[in-house]
Amino acid sequence: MTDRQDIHSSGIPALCAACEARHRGVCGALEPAQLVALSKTSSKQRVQPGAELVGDEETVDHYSNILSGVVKLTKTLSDGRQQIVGLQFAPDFLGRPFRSESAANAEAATEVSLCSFPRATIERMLRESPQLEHRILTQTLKELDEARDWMVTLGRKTAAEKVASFLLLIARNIDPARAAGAEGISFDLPLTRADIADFLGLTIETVSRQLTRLRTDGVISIEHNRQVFVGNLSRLEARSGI
Amino acid sequence: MTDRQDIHSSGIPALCAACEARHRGVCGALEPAQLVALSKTSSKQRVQPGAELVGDEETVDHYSNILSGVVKLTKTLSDGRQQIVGLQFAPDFLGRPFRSESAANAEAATEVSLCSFPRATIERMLRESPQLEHRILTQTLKELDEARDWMVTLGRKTAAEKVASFLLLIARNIDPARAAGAEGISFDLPLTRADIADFLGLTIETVSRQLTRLRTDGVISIEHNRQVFVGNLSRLEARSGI
DNA sequence: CGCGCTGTTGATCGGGTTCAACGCAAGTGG
DNA sequence: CCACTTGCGTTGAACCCGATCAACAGCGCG
Repeated sequence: MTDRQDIHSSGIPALCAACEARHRGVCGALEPAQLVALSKTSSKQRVQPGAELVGDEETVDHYSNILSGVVKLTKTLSDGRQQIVGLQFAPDFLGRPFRSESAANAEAATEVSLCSFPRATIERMLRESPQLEHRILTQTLKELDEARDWMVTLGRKTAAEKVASFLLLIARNIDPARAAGAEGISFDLPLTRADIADFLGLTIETVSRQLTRLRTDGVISIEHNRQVFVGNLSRLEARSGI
Repeated sequence: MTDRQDIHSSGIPALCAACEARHRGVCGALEPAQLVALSKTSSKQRVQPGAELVGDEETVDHYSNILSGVVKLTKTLSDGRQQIVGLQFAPDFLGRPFRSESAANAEAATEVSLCSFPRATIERMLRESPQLEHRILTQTLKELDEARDWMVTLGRKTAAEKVASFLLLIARNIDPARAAGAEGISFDLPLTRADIADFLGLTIETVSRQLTRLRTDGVISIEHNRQVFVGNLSRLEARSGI
């Protein structure tokens, strides 16, 4: 284990200097020399909502760090029924290591900025750097915990509880600091009603009705369809069926 | 990377000699010397169905390999609604690394035999052996894939499709070789109707009805409530809503 | 035997889906 | 500038799948 201090010394690629993924993301596990090597083949990009990042069952040729925005992972049944199986936020690592084929479709839910690397580079570094693999493991465990929490929501909660749980999830991911506090919080929904329905295993009509119900009950207020204000988070929690 | 051959040479603890976890499980990542060290503190045990292996939010003091049987991971809402969020089979590793508290309750669904180790030992070896961590990562990724597949089932499939999917899942885990083939397969359900319901996000009545429907439609036959015979797996697949 | 446990079957109910109409805001092109 | 379209969201009415409530059957066991 090298001194972590050197991360802050010179030798950091300009591209990475102000990058959040270097602190909280997987790049935090890399030493300056590795960062330099990686940044040589990396490229930042910005994509629009709806852009497909990784096609289902498509061979994956690159991995990415999410620098901003929200990415949805979806699975689709042959007859078109769709389910969102994961949401990823900055500074998550995007891609399924050790498998050339993706198990799910990754799509930008909002405008997303990415820093992507060729698959071969990451896989070489994974072999060389146990710290990197450790970071990946940590994130994977986190995703597994989240997936299992969500299975409870999908399997056992009512529509009203699902929608409340969803709002809490978003609030906590968009603004963790504020969501921990007790006062009000406002945020933009990163998903359309259709996406929320696909996430919750509901129809858009039900999502819409539950949102208006929360609104008329004074738990939330909504502007421009997307901007949500929650005056009292604990009232929302009480409806989420903890 | 050391020569894998030496795994089969002498120096293997007697306890591990015939152990499946040494081949397909995490112990396969360990060198003989590490195996010896680990086996000094490990203990095999056999528990009855219903035994609680890891309590929810309980501090975890040991990890285990599943040698035989089926373990269910459950989550429970405050009002008692329950959801099974994972099933583990031999030779899976049981326990949530890097977190002293478990996120879910682990319970023996069938009679289960385990080989367990003190938490401290595993965590030390994880620090020393990247190969071990790699195995854990591989299993975690597999569990994440399974969890996401199951989210589609929970969120988007009908009761009939859920039950068919469940039978396929069990068939494939109990007897992977046979389930890959085209002919018939028979197996024992490792779960009660109540467990199946908790796994599928249904009630026991609905599970029962769907099973009898599959039976009267000639897709499966059931004896002694638990033993299932599937004459034609593709007929079952057709009903699973792939 | 009676008892408890697990599973099945029936009757009824209700939450969420489905189908359909409508509102509203942002283009788009004459 | 205004008519038209298109996409997204809301609301209403009817229906249906799965939940709920209830009775009962099989089976091991004291």
